[in-house]
Amino acid sequence: MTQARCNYHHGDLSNALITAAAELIERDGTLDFTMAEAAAKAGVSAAAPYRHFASKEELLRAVRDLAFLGLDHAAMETLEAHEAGSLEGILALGHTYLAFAREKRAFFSLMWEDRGDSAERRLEAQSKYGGFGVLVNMVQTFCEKQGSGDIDALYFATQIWSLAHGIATLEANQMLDLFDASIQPEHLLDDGARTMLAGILNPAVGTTPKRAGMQKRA
Amino acid sequence: MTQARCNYHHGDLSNALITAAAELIERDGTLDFTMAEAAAKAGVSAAAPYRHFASKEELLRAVRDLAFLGLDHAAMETLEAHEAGSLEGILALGHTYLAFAREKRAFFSLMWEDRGDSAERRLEAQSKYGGFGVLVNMVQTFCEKQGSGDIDALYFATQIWSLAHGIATLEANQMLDLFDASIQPEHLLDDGARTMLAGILNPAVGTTPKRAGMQKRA
DNA sequence: TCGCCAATGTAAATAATATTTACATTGAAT
DNA sequence: ATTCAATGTAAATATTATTTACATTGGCGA
Repeated sequence: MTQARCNYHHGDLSNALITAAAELIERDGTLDFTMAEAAAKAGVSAAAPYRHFASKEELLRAVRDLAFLGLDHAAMETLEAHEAGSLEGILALGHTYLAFAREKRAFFSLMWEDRGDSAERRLEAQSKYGGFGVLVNMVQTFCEKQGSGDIDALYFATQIWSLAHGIATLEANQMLDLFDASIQPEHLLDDGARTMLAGILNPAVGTTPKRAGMQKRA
Repeated sequence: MTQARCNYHHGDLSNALITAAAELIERDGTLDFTMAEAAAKAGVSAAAPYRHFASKEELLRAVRDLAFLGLDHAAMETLEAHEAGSLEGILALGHTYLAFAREKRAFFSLMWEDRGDSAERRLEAQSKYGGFGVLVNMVQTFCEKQGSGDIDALYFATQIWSLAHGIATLEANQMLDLFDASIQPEHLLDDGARTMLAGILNPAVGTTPKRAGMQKRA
């Protein structure tokens, strides 16, 4: 059932192909492996993949889902390694994000490239993305601990995620050190996240006009 | 000289191809035009492009440069439309960035996709990217006006750019409204930028340990 | 148990493109 | 006027994705 001893019928080709593709991407650092390569790596003919994926695009979408799982996993690990709702934990989660982007470059960009998938496909993938939920919880707990439990953690987590994402992307494009080679991505993120969190707990006066939407919604 | 009346020699094929490619990208919203299409649009044979670009990748790199110019241009316009060093101007620049990402989706992603170009090529492209410089100046002037002229504007501009970039990217991937459809990209950015700027002028106490690198370098 | 079938594989086309090759044209400098 | 380097063209090539027509097989109902 698991591993057929005779060949012809592979038994789990779909997953084998996803894995093969992921390995080729990892090896080459690009997405331009060929279907034939992936098939060969899984031990089948070049046409076989099409019994499981309508196109290379679809295989790539499956690999992307795997990448999201990987990021989720890293987030969970980070979560468990730190005290709930600690500033330290939030920053560590950011570092995990930057490290993932750096170490799994090709996968990270695959995750955010436009693969023209259907709205349903996207929704499904998104609903599985738990990494962001981890951040939301951390921010929520952080605020509660600081006595500001009525803050809209989802909103601020989104802001912090955006910052982390931007830093990761710009770093990948060597744009962060455009005019200053000494800028450190993690420092930039730590610093920004701290400022944001401080801003939440202690809304700035003077410089800040309207601040609608900062409080938790009903 | 500009427009040869006889054909055969086009006169300015290189640019014509870049324009043709840009138009095809604009029209289809994707990068998968064919070299033959672009060539036809420029009125030449399918092989002609290779006298000017070694590969489709290289043509795409040229289009990317054009996209950067477009963003620069938008930034300049925004700069001129607002008072120097005003908070309003900084926020408007952010809106320009988000609008560009939204309206020139395909170009925006082309700008940040890995096209595997050489370090020199990238340096050259980067050095031309003036949009970021506009932001740096705005932040610098803003700080001076607020009496904090010794702040490292480059550092904080990078932080704000990162935030804007992350928001733009996540929005393009429909990730911003993952759990809350009411989140508005521009609001998120305005809010974050305000918090950051407030944080600069009035460094938070209590929540913020080490803050190395926040002051202007010597 | 036997025979059928849907699922899954295979080898051999197809098709779409990028890219190369061998040859043509042309404007400009000598 | 001649020649050459640059620039074009048409006709290969090469590489892949994808399809087609046929093969194998495991499981399921009779």
